[in-house]
Amino acid sequence: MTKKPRTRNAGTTVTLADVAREAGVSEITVSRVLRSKGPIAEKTREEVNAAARKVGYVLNRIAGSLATAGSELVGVIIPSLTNIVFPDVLRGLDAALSRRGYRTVLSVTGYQRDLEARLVASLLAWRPTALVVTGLEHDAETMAMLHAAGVTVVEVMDVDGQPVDIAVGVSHTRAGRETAVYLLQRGYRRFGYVGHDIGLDLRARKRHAAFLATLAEGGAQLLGESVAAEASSVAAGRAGLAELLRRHPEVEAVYFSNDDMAIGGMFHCLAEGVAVPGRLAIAGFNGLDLGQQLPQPLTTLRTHRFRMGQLAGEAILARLDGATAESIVDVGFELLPGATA
Amino acid sequence: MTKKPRTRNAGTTVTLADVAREAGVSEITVSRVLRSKGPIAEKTREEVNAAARKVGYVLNRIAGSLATAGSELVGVIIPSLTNIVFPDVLRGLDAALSRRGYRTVLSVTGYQRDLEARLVASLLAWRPTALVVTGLEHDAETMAMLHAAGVTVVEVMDVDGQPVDIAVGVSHTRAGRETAVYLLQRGYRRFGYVGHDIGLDLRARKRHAAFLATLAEGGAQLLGESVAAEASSVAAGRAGLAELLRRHPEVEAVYFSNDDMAIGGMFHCLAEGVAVPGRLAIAGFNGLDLGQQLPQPLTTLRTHRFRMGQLAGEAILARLDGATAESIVDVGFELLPGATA
DNA sequence: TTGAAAGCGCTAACAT
DNA sequence: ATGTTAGCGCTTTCAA
Repeated sequence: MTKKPRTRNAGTTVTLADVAREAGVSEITVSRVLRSKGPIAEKTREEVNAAARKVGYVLNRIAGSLATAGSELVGVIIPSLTNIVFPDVLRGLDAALSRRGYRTVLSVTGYQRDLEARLVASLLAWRPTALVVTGLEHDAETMAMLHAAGVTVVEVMDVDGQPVDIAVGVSHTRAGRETAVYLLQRGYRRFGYVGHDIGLDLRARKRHAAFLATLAEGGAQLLGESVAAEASSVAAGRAGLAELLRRHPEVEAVYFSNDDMAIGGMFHCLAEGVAVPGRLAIAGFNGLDLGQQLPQPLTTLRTHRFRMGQLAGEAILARLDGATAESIVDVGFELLPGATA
Repeated sequence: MTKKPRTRNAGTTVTLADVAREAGVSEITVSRVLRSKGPIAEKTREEVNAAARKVGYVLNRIAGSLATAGSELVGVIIPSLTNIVFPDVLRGLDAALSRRGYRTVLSVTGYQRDLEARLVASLLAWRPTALVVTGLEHDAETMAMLHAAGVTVVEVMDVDGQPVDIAVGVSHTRAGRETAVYLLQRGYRRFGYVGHDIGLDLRARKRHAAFLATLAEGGAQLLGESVAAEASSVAAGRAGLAELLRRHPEVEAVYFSNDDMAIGGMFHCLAEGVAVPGRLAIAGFNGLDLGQQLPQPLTTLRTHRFRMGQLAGEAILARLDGATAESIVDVGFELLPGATA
């Protein structure tokens, strides 16, 4: 028995060297074949592929990433998975990135802003190709890391502000304004607002602010608001509208912080026999399919979440290919007139 | 000017060596401090932490993972992000794993079963601590990889079958059966079924099969089915019920493949003035909050998706700690009587 | 409690 | 078209 060299690989892991030995070529040749990189003779390629299959080789992207100083991972930080809009964005992102073999590494903040810096640091430790974060507002520490990261940074959902690198989203200020303009045009004057925790959801806050400003310009009144100290949900919207109408029965149109909330409001009206839009007009934000399937389709603005994710992914890939990406991509929205306002 | 050694680090990356130099200790000491591993003098710890902050050190988990032959990543493969149940599971998983610094790497199949093997291979390349896949049915190639992977494998959503390693989910067979038993007890005898693509969603298929078998045992009839060749959605449920009632107006109770579909059915009834449950009874599956917020809460089974993800994450962590995990974790469900059946 | 040396498995750079 | 060499930045092992 020969004395074994002091080695940590117990011999259980199949490596490039094993494939190389089997195929009778060098490691680097195997590496080239497996990555389709550089000129390879067709015969060699086949032999190497056969050898890899034979010995049961599994790529080791950890080792590869260390050698190339960068991983085919994209870090993603979103505030929530409960609200379907974020899975929608994630879907678009994964669709774009997975085609080139890039994978998303996920983190959820639960809207805790003080968590973001820790998550950014934690994701940067994986030497990702890019980081996708939500919104344009971040604390100073996070900002510093994003600027120093040396990777593509995409801020999704919002374009109202100055991006660190690239922003892909919609203008929530415009959204709030256009909803108000539409409702004013329809003749409503006595408004209410039903919202969710606006200290957490900064984009909802922007819509709210623009909505109110536009009402004021239009000479209309906001009679009252009902704002839940929690995340948006159908239940919160339903309870919120009930409360608002109790306090301000004279309200004739209600703007909800998003479609989930508005759908809750619709359920309240259906359950209590409040005629919509005859007695009360309702408007939301997002254009969820669900709202369009209600007995009366919801009046709302449709946002393109999948497209946002997809464009974010494409911007990341374009960077890799050396293209200079737009720094602000406004995906836009469309008014869905619906039948509730 | 001294001749530079041929080195690939252009000097831009801050490494452990930089921190070590700054702190006046060796690299391994820095490594120990940063990982809180091994005995370290309090003074040393503070000096190292200060040095790390000063030079702006960012952990490199790629290098660390190569050295330790395993990453703090967990690969996750789900069929969809459109159906909220999968984000729910993901949320539970992330909640459990992120507390220990583990991150999830995501892949979505879009219910394309032939994609699964490629995604498993692609995720294994990141040398994850564990792999989380959906369901118990996989093609032969995927099965072979999962068995050979040498990592913890958790199959989520379903427990009706033999897991590769660990299964965390519910029995869809029991779910289908118990729904049928409940509806039979309520006195319904003329049934209909409205479903989505059952060739893709194998768990919906199990519920469907058990539901039909139980009806037969109970001497009831299935008068007709309407099955959309697409993923489940509110729109598909609404259209499906409309079609079913056209063909079989004598149906008195309809089982939907899930809550999304059932909610669509409810919307049809609301829009068309079909009395529920007087004229038609409706039952779903999942117990989404949305269904419980309808003017009449939906009759359904509540599943605990967040909990499933959380238990999957905890099983993975328990393995790391050397515990021997249960191989089948039945998370169970509860009947929500609601008011639609 | 700390350190020196060796290696994890791969790829960039430089041959041939 | 293929190979040799020298790292990538960290942690394990062994030693002090």
